[in-house]
Order: sequence, then C-alpha cells, then structure tokens
Amino acid sequence: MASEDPTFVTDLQLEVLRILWSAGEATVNEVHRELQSSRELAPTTVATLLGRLEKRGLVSHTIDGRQYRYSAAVEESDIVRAAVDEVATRVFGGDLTAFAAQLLSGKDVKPDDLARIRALIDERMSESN
Amino acid sequence: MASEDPTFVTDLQLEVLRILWSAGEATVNEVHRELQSSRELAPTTVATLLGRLEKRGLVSHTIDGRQYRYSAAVEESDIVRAAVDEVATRVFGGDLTAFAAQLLSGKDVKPDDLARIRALIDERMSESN
DNA sequence: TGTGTAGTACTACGGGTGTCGTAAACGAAT
DNA sequence: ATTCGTTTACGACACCCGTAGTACTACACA
Repeated sequence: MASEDPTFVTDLQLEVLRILWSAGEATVNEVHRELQSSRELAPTTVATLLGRLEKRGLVSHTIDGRQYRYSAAVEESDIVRAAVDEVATRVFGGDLTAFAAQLLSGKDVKPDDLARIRALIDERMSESN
Repeated sequence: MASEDPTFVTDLQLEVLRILWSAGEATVNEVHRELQSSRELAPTTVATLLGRLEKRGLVSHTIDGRQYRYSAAVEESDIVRAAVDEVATRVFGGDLTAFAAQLLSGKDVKPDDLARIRALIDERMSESN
C-alpha cells in the first residue's frame, strides 16, 4: 500500500491545474495563453504537460473538432490536502502542533492572521465538543 | 537572484539529514545502518546520497582515518522553514489563514492540538502587542 | 480535390533522484 | 611486501520534470 503519493504535483503542474479549475475546461492554447503571464512556454510544451498530467489521471480531455478540451480530473481540495498532509507527515512526523508552531512563527504572520486562525480554532473546538 | 530554493530536499534526503542532525556526525556506514530500519539501501547508495548532498552544500565531511565523518551543514530549522514556506507560497499564495484552516480541518486533529495551538497564538499575540 | 494551417503526437535533451555495480585507494594482518 | 578487506570514487541506468522541435493528421477553403 501507500504506493506513491499519486496527487503530488510540481509547481508548474499546479499552475496548469489551477487554470483548469478556474476555467472548467480549456484547450491547450487557452492554457498556454493563461500561463503566458507567468511563464514563457512554447505551446507544445504545454501540450506535453497536459499529456503527462493526463497519463497520471489528473486531467482528462474530450475531443472538440480537432482540439482537445482538457479539464481537471481531481479536485483542488485533494491536491491541497495532499500537499499539507505531505509536509505534516514528512517534515513534522504528524505533529500538528509543531507544524502550526512553525507556521505561526514566520515573520510575515500578521495579527489579523492570528486572530482569524484563533477564531477557526474556537469554532472547531466548540463544534466537535 | 533567488536562484532555486537551495534548501529543498526530498524525502530520502531529509531522512539522511535527520540522522546527521541527531547524531551530530556519522560515517556512511552509520547512516546506512540507521536508514536500514526504514529503507533497504545498498551502502554505496548511501554514499552517493551523501556525496550529492555535499555537492549541494547541505552536508560536509572531515576525514577520520579512511572514513568520512559527515555532518549536516544546514540546520533543521532552515529546512523545516523552507518546506513550510514553500507550501505556503506555492499552494496558498501566502495566505496563512487558508493554510492554517486546511491544517486544522484534517481528520486527525486532536482537541489537544487545538488547545495547544491556541495557546501558541495567544502567546504570540500578547508578545507582539 | 488539392493544399495550407492549426493542433496533437512523438521524440529528445539536459537535469535531478533513487539505485547500484565496479573500480580504485589505503590500511591491516600475515 | 603481498594479499585482503573496508571504504570511497566514478560511472551507469531508469525514471520524471521542464522544455521544445519536428512530424503527422485532419479540417477548411479555394
């Protein structure tokens, strides 16, 4: 079991998925265009990316004329959860308190954040009581 | 600059570093032996690993007779921080509240954790007042 | 019906990783 | 000294990622 975190995605892959999540569906060219703001990639590169993502089951496509319309086959929440779990396990050995401590010790944690997170905790504590 | 996250480490690399952190120093064989409990690797594999880590500046060695004594050249906190920052940026776009929300929404968050994290927040809030 | 063009598939290359095998070096024991 | 064993160095291989060139396919229009 525990084959190999099937939902691990790299940076670029995540960017691609994000485009699909927010667009619902997109052709290679559309993805390419979106991506263009952050990266300079050849259209064929994007096609390769999408193809590889599809081979892994993270996206799928339907045919529309001579174009492929890609859409994500995984939900954003799955990917996000996988990323967090991964760090929680790998780096903190499942010790969420340590994880949170690290998260909150950052320089750029604003008081706002602290307050909001605290509110989240209170909520969670009362609901699961 | 901001070349390419120089402190990114993979799973296995982290395991190796952990051994060095807790041992202070270790020969290839010692690392190999420690690693053995979780992975079945040939001793040469471990040597390769250490060598590559050294090339990246994450570990260094001194010579002791015919053996190398490796030690970590980075601190655990650097690696841990890098890992957390990475996810915070990549996955949450720097939104720590969202990050924390995700972290706290996990199934395996115990009431204890919540309480402790809350205490951390309170502490942090008052000290940075 | 022929041809241009848009779009995909195939192939490839340089890097990095996990994984080792084998060669070379260097002390130790005989 | 010669041999042996331990330990490191070098080279390799498969696999994945980012990146892209080129070849192939198939509609669309003349």
